[in-house]
Amino acid sequence: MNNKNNQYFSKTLEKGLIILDLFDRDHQHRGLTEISRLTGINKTSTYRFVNTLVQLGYLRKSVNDKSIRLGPKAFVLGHHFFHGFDIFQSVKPIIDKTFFDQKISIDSALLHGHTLISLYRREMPNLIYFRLPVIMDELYARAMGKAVLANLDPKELSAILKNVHITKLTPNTLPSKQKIRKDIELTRNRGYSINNEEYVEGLICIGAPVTNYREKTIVGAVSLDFPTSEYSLDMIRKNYPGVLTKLASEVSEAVTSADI
Amino acid sequence: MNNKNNQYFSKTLEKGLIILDLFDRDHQHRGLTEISRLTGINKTSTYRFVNTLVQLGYLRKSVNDKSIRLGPKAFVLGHHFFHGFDIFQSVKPIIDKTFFDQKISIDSALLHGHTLISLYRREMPNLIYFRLPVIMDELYARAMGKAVLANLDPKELSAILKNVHITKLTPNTLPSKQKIRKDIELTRNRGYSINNEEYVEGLICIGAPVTNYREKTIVGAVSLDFPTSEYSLDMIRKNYPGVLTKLASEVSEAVTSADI
DNA sequence: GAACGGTATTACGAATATAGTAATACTTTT
DNA sequence: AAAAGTATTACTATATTCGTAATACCGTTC
Repeated sequence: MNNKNNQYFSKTLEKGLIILDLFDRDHQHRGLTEISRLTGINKTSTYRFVNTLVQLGYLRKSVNDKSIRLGPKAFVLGHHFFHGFDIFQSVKPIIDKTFFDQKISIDSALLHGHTLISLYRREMPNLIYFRLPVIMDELYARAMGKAVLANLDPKELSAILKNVHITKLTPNTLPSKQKIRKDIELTRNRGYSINNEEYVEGLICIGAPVTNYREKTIVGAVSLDFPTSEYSLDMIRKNYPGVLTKLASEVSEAVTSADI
Repeated sequence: MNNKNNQYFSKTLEKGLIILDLFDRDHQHRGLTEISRLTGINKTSTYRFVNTLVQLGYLRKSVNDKSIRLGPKAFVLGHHFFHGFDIFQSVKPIIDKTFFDQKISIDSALLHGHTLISLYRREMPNLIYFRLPVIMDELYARAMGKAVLANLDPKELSAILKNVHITKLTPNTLPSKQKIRKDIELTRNRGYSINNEEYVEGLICIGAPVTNYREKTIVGAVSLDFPTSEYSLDMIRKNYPGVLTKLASEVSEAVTSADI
């Protein structure tokens, strides 16, 4: 918080970005008052920022109802951010290769603060469909999340667990912090994490952390995802941990040299 | 310009976005001085903005050489902008359908100021590969560009042509403004535009404008793209104008109701 | 068609964030 | 070890933003 109060932090820019951040697939248009309310920015300032963003083409305003949507410039920026993200560029080919070699679904994510950010994903056609969120809070319910948690240092782990609010996503979702801690213990000993239909029914995943070798910090995770219709947990445990750890170490190499 | 000087325009936000806009596939990292020079923002302010963007996670700074790259938050924003852009969402299924029905490569773009912004594209495997730019200035050398130019009102057309700097991309690229005007005339009479290997060798495209029916303005274009190895101009002219104009009118419907 | 409730937009003085110069710290090169 | 480059910090005048409040606009209801 201290950081944000100093002279070398631009509150104005922060507010503008908070406004842009309100728009996504589930919120394709919003009103001015709504934006003001959601961001806590007063109406005049909201008006100024929205006006600015509209003039620059990042947002556009309906002539009829004045509702606000993303503009073409935002679309361009989206493209650029996607293709200009070096970590994505260096991790993608590794995952593609493993995908073609092994013919299994693969997911990857970056740790940012206390959330996982979806990085790149390849899916086999057999995988049940579920719309993956870009930002993931429920670390405790996913293979990648548990892989990260199990390898964080105890202080950080406690900090995350303290703020956790458990949502029972499936019958198998770990129901308490105690169970989560126990599972994390198991994960640590096992060397990789297991998500046995805890996030979506019909889906078993195993996950491993991605490490910045130079800084010795956990920066993300990868997972292999299997439909229960074709794979059993036993099969997976017998055949895939090797693939997973190899993938994790290759990705770790890549992000280490990307200077994450 | 007047607009940008009033009280309801935030110069600070504009500058922050100009900085973010410097990062793309071809510019994955930049230095502070470089950013300051490119944007014309003085070094202290550049420092403040970059610092802000780093703290918010939109940029990240290498510990070693202090070089600046996109951060995870930018990647998320990219995702959101891409999937939250309603025009993309409404145009995509139309193009997908035509693609499956006709088995030909299709491209679409939005007009923003004097440039075309790549919206959505489907390619047949037979198409020669060329990396498409997200932003396109060379309207005169592409089917979509000429389709737009031919349907703009004369004043706007002249404004665009005045600033045009012709680059001879292939032997067939229209070499002068006079030839461009003549071709635009032909395009208008014909009802659709033809790009006969003027942009890339081996590629013939036909294009038609996308119109906002309510506002009666040109808002973009669509094109059908054919490799010369399998299609001749004659074949294309005989068989595909109908497909093209149908597609264009469907897309126009969609963007009209999207209230572009 | 007047009044109402909601939203967006404008006006303006007070509050404060930013600009810009210049000095310092830190790196890399020679 | 000096030089040339880059990044970071200090400091105050100035321009920008804040925030209240007034006004305009739009659609709905009575």
